[in-house]
Amino acid sequence: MTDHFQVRAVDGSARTGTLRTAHGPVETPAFMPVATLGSVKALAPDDLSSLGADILLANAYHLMLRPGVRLVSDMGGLHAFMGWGGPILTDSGGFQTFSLSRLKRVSEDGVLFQSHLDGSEHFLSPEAAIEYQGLLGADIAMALDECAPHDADDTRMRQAMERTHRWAARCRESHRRHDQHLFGIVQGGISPEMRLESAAAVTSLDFHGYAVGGLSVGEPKADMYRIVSLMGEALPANKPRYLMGVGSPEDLVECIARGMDMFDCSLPTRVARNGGILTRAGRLNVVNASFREANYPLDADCDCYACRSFSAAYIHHLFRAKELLAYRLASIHNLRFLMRLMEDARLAIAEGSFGAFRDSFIGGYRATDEELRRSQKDKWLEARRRGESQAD
RNA sequence: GGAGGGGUGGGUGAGCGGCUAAUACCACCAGACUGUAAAUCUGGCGCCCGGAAGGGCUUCGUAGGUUCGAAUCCUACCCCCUCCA
Repeated sequence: MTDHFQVRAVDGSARTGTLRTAHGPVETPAFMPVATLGSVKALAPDDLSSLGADILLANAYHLMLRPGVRLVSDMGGLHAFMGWGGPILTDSGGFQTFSLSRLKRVSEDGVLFQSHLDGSEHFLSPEAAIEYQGLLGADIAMALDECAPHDADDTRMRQAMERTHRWAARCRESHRRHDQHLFGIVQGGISPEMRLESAAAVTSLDFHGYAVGGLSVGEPKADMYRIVSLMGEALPANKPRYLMGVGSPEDLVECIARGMDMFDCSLPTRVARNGGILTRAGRLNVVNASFREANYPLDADCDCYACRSFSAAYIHHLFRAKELLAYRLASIHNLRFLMRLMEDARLAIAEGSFGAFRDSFIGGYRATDEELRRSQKDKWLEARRRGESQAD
């Protein structure tokens, strides 16, 4: 169970390698576009192949509610159903114990959900999560975890973490498919002690890979980076390390630097559907009036279909008119941007120049004009507040 | 010619004596979004000063009037629509 992941080069804590799956290899560091309901919103599988996506992420919880995992299985599995021949990782539904917390009740046995679609009740146990992901035919299945809010007190955080460990063991125990990898998930909030304890507990179960969950859920960025660094050291070097739910371009670079290999995030596609455009210089909003007459591509450095074929003014117009093509073009661009970021990172690691790559990227990825203006305003206000408090 | 209805902020359209610088929607100007209940959500949107709180000024076809107070009541005028001739 150790030959599926090959690390080709290491540069500092950053690594590059290949993860083999039943539906093909995944070059790491890898970003996985999110296809929660079996579709990357606004995109077709052809779009995803064209922009260089290796692997997609789908969600067993959501697919369980609609259309049902049994149906997907009867239709030939998720790959056939959604027309995607490459690797698929499915999330177990653990995150939904956090994001849909109003609709759930957690017990030792599993999670009782009330469907957000029709109010019906559904039970997700560790065994069921594995069974469902097996029926879906995922190349990589995730253990069922409990993701606690970042500001939960130590008692609650520990409770969720320990339950995650017991569930991990049950997932591992019930996992049968030999053509499917199974990843365990580390929890423990922003406490280094709990994180190390969790990493030890989960790695003892010998999964095909290890995920860091429960981060990027509202905690301060410095705390997240500290925990990621710790995990980059604590998790086994010969297994892929997957940081769940990250992220933004700068987080991706920073977390690759800290030893993470795989990422997923809804941010690039969600932001795209609202006009947010990722570039090396920072994030732009094409919907803004300043793009009304922009007779040039969204991102001059980009080789994606949207940037090669259309002016920013046209895409601006599509957004204003709420034309569906807007969502597709912006999603293509943002995902291509991240795919290229991953390609560049892999190359830099292989060449041993990742440090320089990281400095250059972070240095260049500045806030947008508006954010810069706003932060200057905040500084001004802060200075003024200090002046007033001195005057008192 | 007769009868009736109506003119409100960029648009549609509420309000019909003080709580109204004026509901709502759209448009417009920005912001947010990190294992997707999101093609969503939030703020702003007469003018001037202010970071804000707040203050000042000018608004509901036009001109007068009644009233402590009017987009809201009265009078005249201008314009629009419907029906009957």
